[in-house]
Amino acid sequence: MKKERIEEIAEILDKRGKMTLEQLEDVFPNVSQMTLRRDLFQLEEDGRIIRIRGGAMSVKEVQKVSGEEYTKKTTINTDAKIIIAQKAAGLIDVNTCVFLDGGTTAMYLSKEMPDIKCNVFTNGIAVAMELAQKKNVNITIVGGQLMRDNLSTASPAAREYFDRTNFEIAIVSATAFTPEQGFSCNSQIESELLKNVFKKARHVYMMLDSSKIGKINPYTFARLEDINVLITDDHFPKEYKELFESHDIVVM
Amino acid sequence: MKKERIEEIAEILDKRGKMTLEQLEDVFPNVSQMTLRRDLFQLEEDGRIIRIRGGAMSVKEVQKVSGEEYTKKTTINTDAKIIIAQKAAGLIDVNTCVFLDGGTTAMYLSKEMPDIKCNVFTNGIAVAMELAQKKNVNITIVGGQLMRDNLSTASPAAREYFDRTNFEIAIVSATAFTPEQGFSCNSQIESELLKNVFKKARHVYMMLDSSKIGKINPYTFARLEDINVLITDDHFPKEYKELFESHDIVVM
DNA sequence: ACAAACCTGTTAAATTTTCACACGGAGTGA
DNA sequence: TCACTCCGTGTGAAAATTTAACAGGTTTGT
Repeated sequence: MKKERIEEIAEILDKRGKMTLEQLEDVFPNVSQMTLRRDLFQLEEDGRIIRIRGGAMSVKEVQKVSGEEYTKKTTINTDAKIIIAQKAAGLIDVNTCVFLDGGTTAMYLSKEMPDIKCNVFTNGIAVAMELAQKKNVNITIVGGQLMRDNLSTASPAAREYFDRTNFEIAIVSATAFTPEQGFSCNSQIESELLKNVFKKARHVYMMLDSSKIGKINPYTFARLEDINVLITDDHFPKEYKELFESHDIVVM
Repeated sequence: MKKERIEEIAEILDKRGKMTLEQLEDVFPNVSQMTLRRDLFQLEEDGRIIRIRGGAMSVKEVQKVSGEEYTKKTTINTDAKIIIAQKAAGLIDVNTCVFLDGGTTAMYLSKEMPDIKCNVFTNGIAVAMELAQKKNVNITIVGGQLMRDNLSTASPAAREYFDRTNFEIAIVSATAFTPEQGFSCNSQIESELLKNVFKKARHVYMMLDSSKIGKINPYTFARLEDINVLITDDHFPKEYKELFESHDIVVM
C-alpha cells in the first residue's frame, strides 16, 4: 500500500540520511521508479525530506550539526561505509562491551546496530545520540574537551578513566593507512585516546574503506600488529588483503 | 574574484533560503552558468548549501524549518524558559568558566548564549552539540553513563574529574522546589553530580521557572543556602521572592 | 453496478547536470 | 623573456534525471 511504503521510505531515509533512486528501487523491487518518485514528491511536500538530484535526503540529516554527514560527493563512498558498518554491526553480540570511536563510520554503525542489550563506550557525542534511540544499549560517554570538527571528545583525563574499564572489542576507524605508517588520523589527542583504548581492549576491529589506502595523516595510532580484524568493502586490493593476513589479521 | 563571489552566493542563499540557477544568473550576469554551478558545488562540499534540482538551498533554511517544528512541542512553559535563558545568558562573561547542566532550560541557554571566548562544562550532550555551533566557546563534556530520557551523562567517575576542576559559576535548573525539600530532581546520579559541582563552584545560579514551585521530586540536590542567584520568570510569586532574598539570594 | 477518485506503469519530451576540451591570465623558475 | 604549470573560466555535446501526458487497473461511495 502507498501509505506504508511512504512511511518506510521516510524511515530508511532517516536512517541512511541520503539515498539515490536506484537504491530505493533495490529496496522496493515491486513498484516502478515513477511511483517512488511520486512518493518522494509527497514526502517533500510534507517537509520530511529534500529531493536532490538522483534521489532524496532526510531533513533530519541536514539538521545534524556536524556539517559533514550530508556533503558526501559520491554515493560510492557512503555505500562502502554502510557496507562496512553493516558487517561490523553483525559482530556485536548480546552482553558484549564495545568501544566505538566518534567517526562517521561509527555513526553509520550505530545506525545499523541491532537493538540488543550491550554496553557501548564512545567518545563521539553524535554517535551517542544516535545510539540513544536504541532502547537496550547501555551507553557511556568518555568525557573531555569537545572537538568541534568531528564532535568527539578527548582529554588526558580519559586515560585514568580507562584504567578502570575493559572492553571486549574496540571498533575504530582510521582516516588513512599505509603499510609503513600504519593507521593514522588527524588529531593528536584522539590518537592518544585510541592508543589507551587498545591497551584495554581484548580484540581490536579496524574499519577501513578502501579509499583510505595509501593516504597518510599526521598521527599514527595503530600498526598492523595492534589490530585483530579488518573490516572493509569489496574494493579492497588483493595485495593488501594478503599483507594483512600475513599479520594474522582477519579481513572481512 | 572567485572567493568573493562564492561568499556572496552563500549570503544570498542564507537570506533567501532557496534560489534557482536562473535567478543566480540574474544576480551575476558577468559569469557563465557553469561557473555558478561550480561555485555551488564547492559550497555544497563545504556543507553550507544543498544543491537541489534547478538550483540550491541554504542549509540554514532547512535547519530553520525543522527547528521551529522542534520547539513547537512544548509551547506553554517555553516562553518562560526562553526568558530565563536570556537572563542567564547575560551573566556569562568573557573568559569565565561555567558549568551547565543537561536540562532543557540549559538547552535554551546555550542557544541564547553569546559567542564569546569562555569555557563551558556540561553533562548534557544536546547542550554540547548546540554549543558546538559557537566558534569561540570551549566545551568540555563530563563523561559517564548516558541517560536516555534527558540525554545527559552522570557517573561516579565524574566526581574525581571534578576534583581537578573549578568553576566560576554553575548554572543549573531544578525540576521541583519547595522551601522544605529544597531543589530536587528525578535522577539520583544527577543529583550526586550536581552536589559535586556545587562544591567546586564559586557561585551557583539556579534557573527555576515558576511552574516548578510547590512540586517535589525524589532527589534533593540543593537547599536555599547552597545557591547565590535565582533566575526566574515574571510570574514568580512575591512571597517566594522575599523568602529567597531573606537567604541572601539575588532574585532576577 | 456505475461513476468518480485514486494509484500505478509506460512512454516520450523537457530540463538539468555532467563531462571533456580549450582558452587566457597569474605566478614560477631557468 | 620564455616556456611552463596551475587555476579559474567558457563552450558545446553527451548523459542522466525529472517532468508530463496518457491509459489501464483498483478501490470507494452511492
